[in-house]
Amino acid sequence: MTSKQEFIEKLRNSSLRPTKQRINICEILFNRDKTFHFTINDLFNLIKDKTGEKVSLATVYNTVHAFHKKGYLKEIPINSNQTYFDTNVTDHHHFFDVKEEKLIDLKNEHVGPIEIQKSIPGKKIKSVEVLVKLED
Amino acid sequence: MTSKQEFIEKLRNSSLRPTKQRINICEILFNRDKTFHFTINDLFNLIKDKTGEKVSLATVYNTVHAFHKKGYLKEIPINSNQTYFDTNVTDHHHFFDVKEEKLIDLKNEHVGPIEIQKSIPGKKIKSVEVLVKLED
DNA sequence: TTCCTTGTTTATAATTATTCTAAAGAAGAT
DNA sequence: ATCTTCTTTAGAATAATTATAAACAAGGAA
Repeated sequence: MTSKQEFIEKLRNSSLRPTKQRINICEILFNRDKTFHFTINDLFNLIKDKTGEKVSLATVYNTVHAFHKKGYLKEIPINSNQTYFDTNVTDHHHFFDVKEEKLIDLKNEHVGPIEIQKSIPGKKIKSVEVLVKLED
Repeated sequence: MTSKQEFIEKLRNSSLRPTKQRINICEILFNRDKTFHFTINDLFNLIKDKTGEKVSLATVYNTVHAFHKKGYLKEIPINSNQTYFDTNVTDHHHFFDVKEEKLIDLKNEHVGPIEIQKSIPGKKIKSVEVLVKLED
């Protein structure tokens, strides 16, 4: 169980002021065992449901983007009408269940090392991500 | 050089009526040597520029979606505010230059076989795609 | 504390990509 | 030609995201 105090420090360390709203969002995002995949809208609704306090949509966007920038969240590339984020920021891959519109983690060892045998002059690799689409 | 006649047949084979607009779009998309990565907006502007004829935006959406459905175009999963398509429908991967917002093909042999050593009950794999993000 | 500066939240407006709609037009078959 | 069906189109509708600017809260200094 992660304490509110830890979130406050986490925020301070990133020079983000620990506001009530941000702490609420931390509780929902980071106070859990398993990785969490979500859209802004999922999160927006969860905050209302779980904390009883309402946070404006703009703040949810601001906060998620701030956390993403600080490396606390990972954006997942799927072609969907909504952007997905992941609380697991380590290098890993995903299944995407197209029908259910649900993401499932794929551990690195379930994919094996990927060696990119081509390089683009003047550019370096930032990330390598595998997306496995699933159908019935 | 692919002829207009071939496009007409291609369209007929997919039970899409060969209209002037669709043929124009075919010329732009398929009458080229290298693979072509584009957004709907790119294509919309190209049609105006290259053919001199204007096609409504709705038709571009309709046609691209029809071609995608028929397997003549591939959708590429990137997190961007616009959806990207690719005229190369074979199984292959991509670099994405984040700064330039540009896609570059990655041949399968430059990535090597990817074996997904995990399965999800009741689901089968539809596609496996690697996205390599590039930075300066 | 109290004051001040700066960062944050908020409702709402603005923007942008995409889809929908309904009417006019073109293709294909008879 | 005529009829049916498919297609195009402009514009409206929708939905995700970003911008705006005023009210508010946090942190520091006096």
